Amino acid sequence: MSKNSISNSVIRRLPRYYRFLGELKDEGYVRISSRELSEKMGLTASQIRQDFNCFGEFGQQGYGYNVSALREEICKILGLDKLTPMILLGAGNLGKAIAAHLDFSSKGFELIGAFDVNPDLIGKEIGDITIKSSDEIESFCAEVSPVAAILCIPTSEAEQMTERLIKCGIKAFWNFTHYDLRASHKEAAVENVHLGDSLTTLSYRLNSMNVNDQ
Amino acid sequence: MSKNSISNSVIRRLPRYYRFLGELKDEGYVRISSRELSEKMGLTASQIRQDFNCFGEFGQQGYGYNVSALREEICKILGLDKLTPMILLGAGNLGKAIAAHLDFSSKGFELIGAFDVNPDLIGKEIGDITIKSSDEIESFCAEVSPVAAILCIPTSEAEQMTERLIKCGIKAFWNFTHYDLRASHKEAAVENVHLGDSLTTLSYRLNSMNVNDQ
DNA sequence: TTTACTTTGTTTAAATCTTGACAAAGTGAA
DNA sequence: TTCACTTTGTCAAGATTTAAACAAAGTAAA
Repeated sequence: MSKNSISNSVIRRLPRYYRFLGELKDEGYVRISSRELSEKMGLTASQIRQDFNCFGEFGQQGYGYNVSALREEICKILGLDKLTPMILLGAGNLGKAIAAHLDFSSKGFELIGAFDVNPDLIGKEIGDITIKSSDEIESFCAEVSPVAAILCIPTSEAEQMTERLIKCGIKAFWNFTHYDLRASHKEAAVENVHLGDSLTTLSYRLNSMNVNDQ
Repeated sequence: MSKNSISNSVIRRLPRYYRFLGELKDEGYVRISSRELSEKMGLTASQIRQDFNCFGEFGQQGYGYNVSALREEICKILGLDKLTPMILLGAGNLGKAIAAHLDFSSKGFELIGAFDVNPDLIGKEIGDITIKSSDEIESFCAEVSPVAAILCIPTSEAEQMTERLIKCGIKAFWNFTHYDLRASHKEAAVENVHLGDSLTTLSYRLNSMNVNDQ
């Protein structure tokens, strides 16, 4: 159990720690100090020790951290030691690509269904999943009880779909639409992606860089 | 010119302001106060006034902000009033989907080229762009001078490709690989997406929600 | 064992970000 | 014009996040 509530800043850094520890393990590292890890990751050693200490005392003075043990701990903290069943809503370009591109099982999820309203897509396959009609969402959920959902539908349909999925028992949303899921629906976990905003941010950075010449 | 250096927190909020102001304009709003906008966006009015004030005094006491004028200002601040030529590296599932799914021109970019090493993809089309061999990157850049790049290649090739593109004059990277572009290459603007980390974060949120029952 | 060194966990300080408060400026109706 | 009201821009307090500092604990070699 966590010492206190974990800040958002720490949570955002955890997946990166997990990735780096995996790489270190593969490279044969058995132990690592916060100082050495800080150099590899471009953080301060102090921050790393603070972050790890949110969850308990995993290190040992004069020694550092055991790479495998620490990685296993973070794995459990992130909930990656179990597979949460997940469905995809909207199997267009982006939905299909995300379903095909990502390794869900290493991120704690298992993709078990995909839905779309487009008759041209229904019946087609993504990996080993057959795209179903959105009409079947309720019956599918009643039968298989997925817990998480990816939203790759048009923004205009996002609010309605969210309500519908919450009624079906969905507890986590990975949201690629522009609909703002954060304020509403506190009963569910939400992660917004907003690719458009991300690209817009790049535009700002590029242009302000040119102006200030730094 | 900016009053001072703009904090990252503010920059991250700007695209969302821009989106909301666009919607308000479409709905016929001529003016809006920070209080009313704060209610719509789920922020504090104070934060909104602070944020807008980073760039100059756009409001008027007793009146509020002119929706169109403010939107235009943010448009300029974000650099959306010009189109930066951009190329796509890696035209696999994800690259293709991103190229097809996003409206680049409203985010300050224009996609003018796509490259891949896979012979099966070379020659195929994404929208009105023909996928070229990665061998042609240098000659293409010499001729057309793109300024921004989307990285949808395998992580293992990201470092090398980045070096190569910087030599070709690329000044902005939208990075979908896990390669860590932030520390290196300060001469270029970088925006990392890291979809895997985003999904991992969702796993944490879902699981800690269940544990704490809140 | 002793000694010199390493490194954590934690405390304290600094920096950053967010919120509350309010004077100054403007609106709009009488 | 006057007056009651609205709303900004800004200052200062509060909260959060990051970094520095260091005692306590352990390592490792003699």
